[in-house]
Amino acid sequence: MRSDYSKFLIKIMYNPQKTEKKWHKIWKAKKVYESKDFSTKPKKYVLVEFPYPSGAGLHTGHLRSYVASDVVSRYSRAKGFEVMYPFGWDAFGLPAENYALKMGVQPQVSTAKNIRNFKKQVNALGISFDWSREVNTTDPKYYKWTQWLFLQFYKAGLAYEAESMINWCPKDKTGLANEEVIDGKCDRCGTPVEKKMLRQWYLKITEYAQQLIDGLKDLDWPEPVKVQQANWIGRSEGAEIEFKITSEVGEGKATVFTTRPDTLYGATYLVLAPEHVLLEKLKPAIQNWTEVQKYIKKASNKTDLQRSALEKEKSGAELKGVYAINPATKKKVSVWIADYVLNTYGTGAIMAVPAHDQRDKQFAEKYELPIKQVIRDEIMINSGELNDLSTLQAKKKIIAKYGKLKIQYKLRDWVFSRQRYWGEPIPLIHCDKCGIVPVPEDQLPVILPKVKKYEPTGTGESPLAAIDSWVNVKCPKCSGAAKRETNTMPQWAGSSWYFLRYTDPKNTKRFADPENLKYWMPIDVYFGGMEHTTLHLLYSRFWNLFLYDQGLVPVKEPYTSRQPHGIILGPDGEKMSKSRGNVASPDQLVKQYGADTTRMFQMFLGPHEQTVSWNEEGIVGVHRFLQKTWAWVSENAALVKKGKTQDSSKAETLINKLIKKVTEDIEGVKFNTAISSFMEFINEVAAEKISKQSLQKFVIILAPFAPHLSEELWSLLGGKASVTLEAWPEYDQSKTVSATVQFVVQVNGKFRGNIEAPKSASQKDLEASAKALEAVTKAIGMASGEIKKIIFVPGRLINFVA
RNA sequence: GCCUGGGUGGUGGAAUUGGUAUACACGAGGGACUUAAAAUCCCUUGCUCGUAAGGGCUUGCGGGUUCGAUUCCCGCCCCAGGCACCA
Repeated sequence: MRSDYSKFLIKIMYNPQKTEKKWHKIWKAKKVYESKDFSTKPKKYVLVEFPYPSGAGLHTGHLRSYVASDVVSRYSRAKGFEVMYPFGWDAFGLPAENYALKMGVQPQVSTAKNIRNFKKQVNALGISFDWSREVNTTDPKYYKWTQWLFLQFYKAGLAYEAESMINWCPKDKTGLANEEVIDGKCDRCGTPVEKKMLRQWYLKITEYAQQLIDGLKDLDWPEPVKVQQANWIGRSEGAEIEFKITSEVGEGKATVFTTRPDTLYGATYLVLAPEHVLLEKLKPAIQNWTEVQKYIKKASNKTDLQRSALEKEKSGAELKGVYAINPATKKKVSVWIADYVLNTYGTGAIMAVPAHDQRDKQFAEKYELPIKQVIRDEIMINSGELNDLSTLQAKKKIIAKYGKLKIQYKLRDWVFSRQRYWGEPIPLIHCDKCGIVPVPEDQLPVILPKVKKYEPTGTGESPLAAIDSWVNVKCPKCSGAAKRETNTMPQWAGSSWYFLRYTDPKNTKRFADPENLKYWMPIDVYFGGMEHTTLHLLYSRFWNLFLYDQGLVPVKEPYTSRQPHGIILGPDGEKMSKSRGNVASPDQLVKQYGADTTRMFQMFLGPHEQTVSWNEEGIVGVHRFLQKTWAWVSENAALVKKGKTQDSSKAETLINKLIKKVTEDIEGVKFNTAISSFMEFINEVAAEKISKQSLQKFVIILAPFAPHLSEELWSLLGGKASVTLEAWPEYDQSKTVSATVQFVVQVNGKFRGNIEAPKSASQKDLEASAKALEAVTKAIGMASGEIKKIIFVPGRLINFVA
């Protein structure tokens, strides 16, 4: 029998808008979400990526990880942890500056406004952030320490200046890191990236390539994320082999990198990258220099995108008059330049083995170069002393005799300067006499000057270079005339260490007190997007590793576990973007249905880590559930008040089952099924008698998902203060299953009926009654007619094989 | 091309170590209440043959193992994300 909610609902419809505001005030006044340093409780550091406060405000992508991390935070508090769940603003960078330019205001102004709006939206959702630890990367009190940390890199020799070809976005008019180039295009605006020779600051992330790979091993991260990051770092083991270069004019040498030293006997020509430094030296020996020069020029004009265009035909030019000696065969081979060899990887030179490499083969076929097979069925042939060896043995032998072992990484050093206004000034001073001089610590922060005009110049110079009064300073060392570094840091700077600042956000003496760091680090669970795997997640691990080596942080790895959320697609199944016009904002939903419904619907969409399409049609289902919940609890709260009530045995099973399921699902980040279980519970418990204790338990476990409604229900049940402060209920395992179960009866593995019996029933107990089922006798008759075998699974099924 | 995920009703998605496939929710259809609508409540809802009783089929496709396969094995196809002339 079902209880009829309809009359009841009309009387006391739950009004989320009113209730939610009320609780926001109470939470704030009672500081229920503020975390204490050095609490005696075990700590839990729950982190969600802090946002760039965009003008468009909160979107559903944010919602996904904010709500998920909020559930985990609330759950963890109830589980007895001292939970730190902080928030802040990653407000420097290109998007913020471009937005300000578009609005025709100062970035300081638009950023402050956007933050206010964002904060309002986040609070409207009832996310339990600890605002006492709020950080803002554009606050001088914060970026003082970003600059200080940069100087530690500089002093350790890990920040260096170099003039080289870098990725340049012609639209944003700034250099970009390798990680910011996606498909040959600017990560921010999608403009094809060009190459430009520029003086730039670099951070030596390559120094940590191996440690960054090694550190992944013990992390509790999803395997695909680890794999993706490891692939980006791109370790490969191989050998460097030296080739002698000869010509009529003179001799030289070229070193190649190969992962297949075993194929050395098959190396029938050599290829250099068009930018290879050796070319200048070889110039006098090259008989067709004009032709070669033409090719070099052509190659340099190509963008990365053009150069690596899919199935592009190979091209190159022979260096006539120049030869290399294959160290194994001692034979003269021709030397070429070709843009399929990259100057930035390995030594910028390869030995070409066309018989065993697809690219070399294409090239050899085009230019009619010799192709020599040296391996058949994994065994060496045509290879002199290597013949009949396995490829592995051959590799070892070649390395020992002709080369040396070499580990190569795809990772490049991090281009760390930007030619834009809205970023942390790099705290260095250029002095003609003393060279580069760090700004003394007591003069930090180097404040970003307020200026009217901050458009990018496009010349490769930062807009700051035009501010004479700011640029010209005295050298801290010799007091002579000197100039400030005018480039700013990339937007990834502030986010590379913000998680450390949260542990001690107001410290003016240090970036964070060692004791605070020791208490809170590492982060126990980190929520965020998949798109940061090879950006923020890599950069911040690098910073933390470096700081660990400097003795400044207590742990090597900052993020113990990582929970990436799936991408949210628009209702059209396309990736959400402003240009497609399919971006959803939660504001309207909060207004119409309330925060609790919006939060729960978001989680109900599908598994947290999976890509989901944002389709608002289903939201009414969650809304109905919460209304039913309201009606059910308040109806029973009234009964409870009148006198003592007991759980019916079914209700007792249901509540224990629910606590178990919800606990396990939160631990497993499976919110969608947790919510399904709540719905099932409400559907099934409606007609049952329920005790006050069970009602309270129910409200406590609902609170992480629907905190506002739960608070209201909690007071209705006579609870004091906040449901947030209540301990997570335990469940009784023995009461999570009912006494009898439905046994499945099968014939030849096919379902034929059910028998209800005690869970502990034996085969003997069931056999006769199962056999007696009409469907069973019939099915046995249709088969062989006799029972050959009986399979019995305790508590589950009985299967007759006929 | 390489590396990851993933393919289950009209839709989003469930399913313990191999044990009733399609939980939960949306949508749709029918009904109740209402002057009416909204809201709410009840029933039906994988496909298919059949008036019905009842039967057959079904987790991308094709095989295999098993009493029994969405789950394990082999071979394909398709979709999404990442990388991409990385030697």
